[in-house]
Amino acid sequence: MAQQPDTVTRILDTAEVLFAERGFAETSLRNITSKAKVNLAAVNYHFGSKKSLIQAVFARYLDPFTVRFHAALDELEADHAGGVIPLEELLETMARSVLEVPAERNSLKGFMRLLGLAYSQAQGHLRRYIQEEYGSVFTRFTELVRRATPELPDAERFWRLHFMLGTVIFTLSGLDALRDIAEKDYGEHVSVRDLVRRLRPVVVAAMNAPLPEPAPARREAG
Amino acid sequence: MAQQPDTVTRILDTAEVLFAERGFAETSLRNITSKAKVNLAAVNYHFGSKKSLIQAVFARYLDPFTVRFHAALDELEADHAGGVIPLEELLETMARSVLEVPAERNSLKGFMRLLGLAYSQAQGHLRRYIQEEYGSVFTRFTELVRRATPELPDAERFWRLHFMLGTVIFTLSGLDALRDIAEKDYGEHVSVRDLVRRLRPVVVAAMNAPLPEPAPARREAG
DNA sequence: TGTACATCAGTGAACGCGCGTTCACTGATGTAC
DNA sequence: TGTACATCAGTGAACGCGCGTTCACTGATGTAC
Repeated sequence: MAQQPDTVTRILDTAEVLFAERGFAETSLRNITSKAKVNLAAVNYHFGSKKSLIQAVFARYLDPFTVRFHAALDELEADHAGGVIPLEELLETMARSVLEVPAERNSLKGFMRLLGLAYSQAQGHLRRYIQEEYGSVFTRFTELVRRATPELPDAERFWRLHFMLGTVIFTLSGLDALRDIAEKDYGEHVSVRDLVRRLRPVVVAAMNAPLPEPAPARREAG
Repeated sequence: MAQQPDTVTRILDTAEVLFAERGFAETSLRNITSKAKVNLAAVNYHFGSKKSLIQAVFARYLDPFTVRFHAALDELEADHAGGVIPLEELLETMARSVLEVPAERNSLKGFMRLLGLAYSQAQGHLRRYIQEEYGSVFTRFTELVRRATPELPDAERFWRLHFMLGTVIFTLSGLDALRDIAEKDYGEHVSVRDLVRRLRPVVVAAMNAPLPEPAPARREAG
């Protein structure tokens, strides 16, 4: 008969689902342990604290993501033999890496919700943890984007990347509500892959948009 | 001597700041009432519950916003005498209306944080409240956007508007953190008005991006 | 003008509850000699 | 092979705490006659 997964895995699986559904503060350890059919004290036994459990939920996605994304970027750089990698290919590679990891575990939507929560909930410890553990792969990515968009001033590129990050996280983390509306109003069921297809031209156009008009001078004219 | 604002106002002012800083669940009534120098029971006396207080904080922004935005759209429609209003003007008008309301109260950043929270925190009652009370002005706006972008399929327009909503809310609600990074790395101080200036061409380009490639057929070819 | 009553903002203390965490404990398995 | 001890996953019950809400109350102001 199918062996029940061990306590640590059951806690992580359940915490992931509940955090994604309701957020961190709104999910108690009692919610998690009762749904996971695990003793309340087991969370503190295995993870030490609720904070560490939250970080462990993220690590289970971000560790394999980082490995894959680095590997994909290695490959891409090898293909282009030191030359500039076009923006479209960089974005495509990132999208593919993000999609691959949770695909194994059938939980793309949950992963996206978690990413959204990581940004929006006031969990300072989580932002710090993610920055420290996984910051370097994003630094590598943004450097490649810099080479792909030499015409953009650095600050402009910084802001546009964050604009697009907002688009993606906001859309995918609020996916259920938006999907319900879209299905009711336009009669089409939208998968995450459909959304990525729709996002592609929008993100590319946004990154390639004309520069904004210069800021009005503060004091002196000319 | 300067009269102290009344209890209701002090509660709303303080709640607004604390909610924006930490979110709803992370802000207790004791936090609010002690900082506002008001009796703990006064919140339930004046507002009935914490939920109602949260809604009242939003109403204080959204009521005047709705009035202004309707008026601005009236004016815009009169100017174009029944003709189509260009997308740029619609976006400009919305941006102006959003910026005007909190400008009176010097709290644009807080308002933006609150909008971000309204979407991201699991406050179902709040989303329902906003939809019921303020849904009609957004319906009016999206209908005008529809006329301005006749070449976009309805579903595509729906998604792109939400993509851009995500950009704006994500950027402005995480503004403090992003601003710190931008200031450190690029040595420029960014005001909300600077951000709006940077957002303009990006949003326009995103809305006008080419249509995505058609979805791959599920089963039958052709 | 005076008195009785109603209304209302605000108060202080307590209520019951769910929270994250701790602690002494059990029982199974592994290791040393 | 047998015994003593160590390790470790897991448990049940309790801890103290902060939470939103309630309640009986005060004291000021307004209203009726």
